[in-house]
Amino acid sequence: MVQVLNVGSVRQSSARVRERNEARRLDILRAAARVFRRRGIAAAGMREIAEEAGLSPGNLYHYFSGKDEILLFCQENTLQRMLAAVQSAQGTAADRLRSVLHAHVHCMLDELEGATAHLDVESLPAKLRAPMIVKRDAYERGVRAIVAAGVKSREFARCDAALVTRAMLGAVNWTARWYRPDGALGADEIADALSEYLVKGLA
Amino acid sequence: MVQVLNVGSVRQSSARVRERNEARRLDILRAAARVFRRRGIAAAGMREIAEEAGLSPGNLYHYFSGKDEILLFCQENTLQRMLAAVQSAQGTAADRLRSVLHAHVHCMLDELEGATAHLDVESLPAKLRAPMIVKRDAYERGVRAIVAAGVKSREFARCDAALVTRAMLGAVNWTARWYRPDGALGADEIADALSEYLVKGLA
Amino acid sequence: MVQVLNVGSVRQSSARVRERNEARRLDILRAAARVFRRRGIAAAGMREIAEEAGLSPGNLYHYFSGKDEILLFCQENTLQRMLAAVQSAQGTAADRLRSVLHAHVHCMLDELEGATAHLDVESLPAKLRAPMIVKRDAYERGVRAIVAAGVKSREFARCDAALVTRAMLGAVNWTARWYRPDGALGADEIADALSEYLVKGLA
Amino acid sequence: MVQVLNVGSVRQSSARVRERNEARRLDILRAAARVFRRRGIAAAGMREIAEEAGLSPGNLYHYFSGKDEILLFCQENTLQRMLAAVQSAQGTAADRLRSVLHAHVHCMLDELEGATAHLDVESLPAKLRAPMIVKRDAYERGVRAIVAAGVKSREFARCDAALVTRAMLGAVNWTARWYRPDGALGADEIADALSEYLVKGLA
DNA sequence: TATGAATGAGATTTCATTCAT
DNA sequence: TATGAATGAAATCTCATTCAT
Repeated sequence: MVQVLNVGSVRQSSARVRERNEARRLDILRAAARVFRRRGIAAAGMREIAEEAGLSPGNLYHYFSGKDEILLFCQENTLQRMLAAVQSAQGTAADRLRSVLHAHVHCMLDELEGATAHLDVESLPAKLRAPMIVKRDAYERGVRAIVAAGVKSREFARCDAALVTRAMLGAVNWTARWYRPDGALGADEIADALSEYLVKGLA
Repeated sequence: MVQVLNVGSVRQSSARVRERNEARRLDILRAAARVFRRRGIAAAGMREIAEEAGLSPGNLYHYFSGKDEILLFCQENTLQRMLAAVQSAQGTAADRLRSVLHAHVHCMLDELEGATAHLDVESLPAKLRAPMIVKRDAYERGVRAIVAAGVKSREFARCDAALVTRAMLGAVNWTARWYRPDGALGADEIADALSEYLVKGLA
Repeated sequence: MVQVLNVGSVRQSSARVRERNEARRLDILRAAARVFRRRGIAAAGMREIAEEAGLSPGNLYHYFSGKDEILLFCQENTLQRMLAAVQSAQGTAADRLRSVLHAHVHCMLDELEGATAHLDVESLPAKLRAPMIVKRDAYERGVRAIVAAGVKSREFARCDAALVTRAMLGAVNWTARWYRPDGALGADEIADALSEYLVKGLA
Repeated sequence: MVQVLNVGSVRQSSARVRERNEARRLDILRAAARVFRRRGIAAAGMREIAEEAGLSPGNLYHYFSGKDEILLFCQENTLQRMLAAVQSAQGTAADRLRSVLHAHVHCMLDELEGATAHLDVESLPAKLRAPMIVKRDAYERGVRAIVAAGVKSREFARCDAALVTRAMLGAVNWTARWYRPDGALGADEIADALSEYLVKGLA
């Protein structure tokens, strides 16, 4: 009976707790992204991530089972958004492509601060890698499909869709390496100019 | 055998020794590049490099003063070749650009087997980093100059030369991530198709 | 419910509370014993004990001051019962010995599920260890006294009572290592057969 | 050619090296056994093992891939000897049994200094555990076969061979817990008295 | 030259325990 | 009572580098 009476408050409290917990996980995620960006994946230490997130190294393990899980979370998060961009793109092939590349650049540079970590599937342990590769390939296939559709409809010139897709992705991914938040160009301008240039090469 | 034959001449022997030494350094360099590619820079261990090069860990230190020097050697080597390609390019801006990008792709994929390590200036210790950044920037400026020249001469459409340059470099650098020596496309085909596409976007 | 009913009487309530507290302590004890058995003493974590007992890690510390106290409680509990068995044994030396060994096996295999933890005095911190060693030795002396009495009365053959006692204790303690609750033999059968065999060797 | 000429000396040197290496491994083994005995398996730290063996913690990993491998080596070593004792035992069932138990006690108390670690298969990680269980069971079956043979030939009284075997093994294994090198009884006396007593219970 | 041994610093991770709520 | 968060110490293990031979 006592237990029954308490269930309500326990549940409620744990709902709030879960909420805060999830928020903390996202904080850590962002902190990790910053460190990944500064140091590269392998050189990013848990110590440094913890410090960046403002908690003790040991306490990280309250939120993530380890470095791998943090990395996985980063990558899933990012790819999820990119996949969404592919699915929601509309208009001509050129329109869709520009929109996808635009979103991609924003993904790289905005919240996650341009950590290539988010695409570095090779850094995951074998067990977590496979499902991420599936997602990554799905994304790449999605972009490629737009290119191929444009070629088929004569909107684009004939080309090797797979290779061109990779060239475009390379160009947008590389932004993470040279973008500086305090630089001359903002993320949006970069996204505009890049998607313009990359799509133009298909004409 | 070698030692026996050379016993009489210290000078000759030491010349051969130096020669062999230099050859060994290049072997190690290539071995290191393979490991960098497999594991990423930070995760590449001296032990693994040594094994890949066929010598003992301790012995590595007879040829290089440490990991940093290996990395520096890799990067200098690569950038040197890329700079040479910029300087020796001839013809219209489009020609020169295609030729530079072509060479760049070969640099990435041929001997050094596409280790992005060779561009990862951030991984160098502060002391060695500065001069490399100078060289890297010199290369980037060289490519940008070609783009700018093409724009000025109306050969290319008006564009942000710096940004487009970075897009192109991103596209070619990224090849290292997806190229597979046993894949459908060889380095040369990739180089052709990529430089074609990337230059076309400037028209 | 309980709380509601008791609101009026602080004394009654606190009596119940104490009662419930003690019951909880025993629950935790049993949970700890299961974990000790699964993992061994040193490898048993407070987290796991807490989970097994159905409460949060922090909450364990309301019932016990720490791991050591849990361990101490386990051992005292067990030895207390074994000592009681020695004191209440009656009949010939053989009868008494069988009865003690029988009880010992039940102690090992019944409620505490055969955790050798309960005999592992070495795992206690120095401060708690001494008094436990005294008790443990008292128990051993008690068993040895029965053996010695049997020898003296010619009921048993001449032998090194101390060594034989240890052999017997070893045999019964070891049951904890191989006993499986779902195995062919129940605790009672094991207790019968073992005490039979071990006493026979004294004839 | 050079390499060919050197092969001989390289091989020779590495033979000596391997020899020394193996000797070191055995030293470490014994050191580990002492620590296991002092602290129990789980509480035995690599630090302490290293210190006991007289080398730095990191250097342990030159000889063993980790704690698990040390433990495995200990157990294999011990069981190998025990199995040998079973196979070389001769005479009546009673003779063979005494000889096996005698050897077992020596195994426990002599060189390995009575670390029960050597029988604690549960402490191995799952992957290494299975093959050890096979060996351990082979040993137990070997002892049981002797008991069963004695029963069949009427040399021993009818009994549950499996259970009696375990009782005997418990008695001898337990010696590791109470034996003190500076105690009144030496390993040999203990071995004599124990095997005598344990076999007598089968008459 | 070349090797295996050795080391010390530091990485990730675990865990008993404490604390604020 | 009860909880999740937090911590500091320690554990295992890795690794670049040095050293004796």
